[in-house]
Amino acid sequence: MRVRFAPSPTGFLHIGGARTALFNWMYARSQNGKFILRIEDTDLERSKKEYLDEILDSMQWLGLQWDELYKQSDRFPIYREYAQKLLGEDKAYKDGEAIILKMSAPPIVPPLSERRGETSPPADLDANKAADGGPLQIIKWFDLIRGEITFDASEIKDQVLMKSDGSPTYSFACVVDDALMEISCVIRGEDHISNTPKQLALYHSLGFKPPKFAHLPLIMGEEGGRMSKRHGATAVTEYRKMGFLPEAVVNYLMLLGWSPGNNQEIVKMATALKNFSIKKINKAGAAFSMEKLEWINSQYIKQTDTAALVALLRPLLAQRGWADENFDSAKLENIVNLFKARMTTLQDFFYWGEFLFVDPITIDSEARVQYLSQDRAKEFKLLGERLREIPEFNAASAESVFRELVAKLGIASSELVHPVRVALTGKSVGPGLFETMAVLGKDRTVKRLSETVFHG
RNA sequence: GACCCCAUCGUCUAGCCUGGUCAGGACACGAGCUUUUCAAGCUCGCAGCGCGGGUUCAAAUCCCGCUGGGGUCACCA
Repeated sequence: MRVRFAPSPTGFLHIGGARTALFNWMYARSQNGKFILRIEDTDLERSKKEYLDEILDSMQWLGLQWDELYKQSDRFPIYREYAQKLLGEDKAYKDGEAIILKMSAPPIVPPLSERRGETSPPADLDANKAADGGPLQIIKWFDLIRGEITFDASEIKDQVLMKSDGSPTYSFACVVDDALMEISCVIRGEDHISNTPKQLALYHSLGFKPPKFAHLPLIMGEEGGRMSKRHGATAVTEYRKMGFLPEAVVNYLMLLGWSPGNNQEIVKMATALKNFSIKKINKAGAAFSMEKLEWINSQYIKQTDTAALVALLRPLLAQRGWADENFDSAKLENIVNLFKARMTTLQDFFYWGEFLFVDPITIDSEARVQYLSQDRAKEFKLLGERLREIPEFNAASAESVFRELVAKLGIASSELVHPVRVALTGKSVGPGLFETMAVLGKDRTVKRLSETVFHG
């Protein structure tokens, strides 16, 4: 069993392409087959090395490792050879330098494959008569996802095989390669359905046995239309930059048009592979939902080891100049644990954690107005003094000192909790105050309390 | 426009093949619990078979039509 993903390096890998790649990859991995990556760079003008690099990089980031890699630009002599063969057999003709397939050449034999155990009876071309009694040639195939799809062969025009510049056209290179690479099932986007009858005609003319076909529904934008850059990110690399984990992106993508069937949303890849079946892929297009992706990502962050998150965060921390490679791992883990439950993406860490890396802190203006307007200098001073004397500074000891003071002053704890949080973190919301103090450390906590300025 | 494909809560989906379980789950949304805040977590709730015809004792499920959505109509891939 062999499948392929065939991107064209005329742009980066977008989220729809990633899903096509994912389904191919999952099918191969679940069937013990081979996953081939074929770069369709026949358009010399538009293909760019930087796009190729970005595609390969995105694939690797997503964990979609390929077993074989081909570039069509390395295979031009092969396409030329087959075009010559068709020319020699009078199945194609020349128009200037271009080589064109005669579509008057069929009979076309409809390829058939199976779905849910049932086999369509082989179509008898002679039996297909048009209303006027003339022959009606039908091209049809049994799509693994959609069932039988039928086209009228007479509507298909002669096709260019080799362009005037000597490069092959998409369909020609695609058919030659899928045949020579012994692809057993072509899994691709629905936008290729109307290419399929042309390609089937090509298989026939070349004397190749066609593969099975499975046409995936398309991913649509949040508002239902075509997915576009205007309405959110389309490139896989953008999701990486936004702080999504590849496992979460993959998990979300597989749920778009497919379901493991047991009411599970967070799916381990091993489970997904065990339950994977092309037949269970949906026929209808699915709207992309950033919100659900974010929820899945937050779930993955929660279940990822803190040490692993630290490893992912370190380079980003270094990039910002917040912490170099010498920054203590245990400390970093404590910090990550403080925010883990409230991170939707990796990037959220920098929003929540800023006060731990940047000095002096920036105090949110609204938080200042709301909590630092009333003068609490006296209480802050007392609190600072008492915290300073704690021999073993941690969340529990800080809390008991805090509670004692509040009781002694006869004020509600919330009257002091909120101003202190703003003083320490610059924000009016965040993790528990005493956990925050513990992670900040005694010295910085005391220092920030003493340096707080109140505006009345 | 022509051709092709598709249609279950706002969204992603289970159920459809092999008609008969209050149409199940998740995101989002709402309420409550928890609580020093905001999240997280837990509990509960809101919400759907596009419409019209058939077939049948019985239709989300099978058939037809309509409507709606999507895709393709290149010497781009």
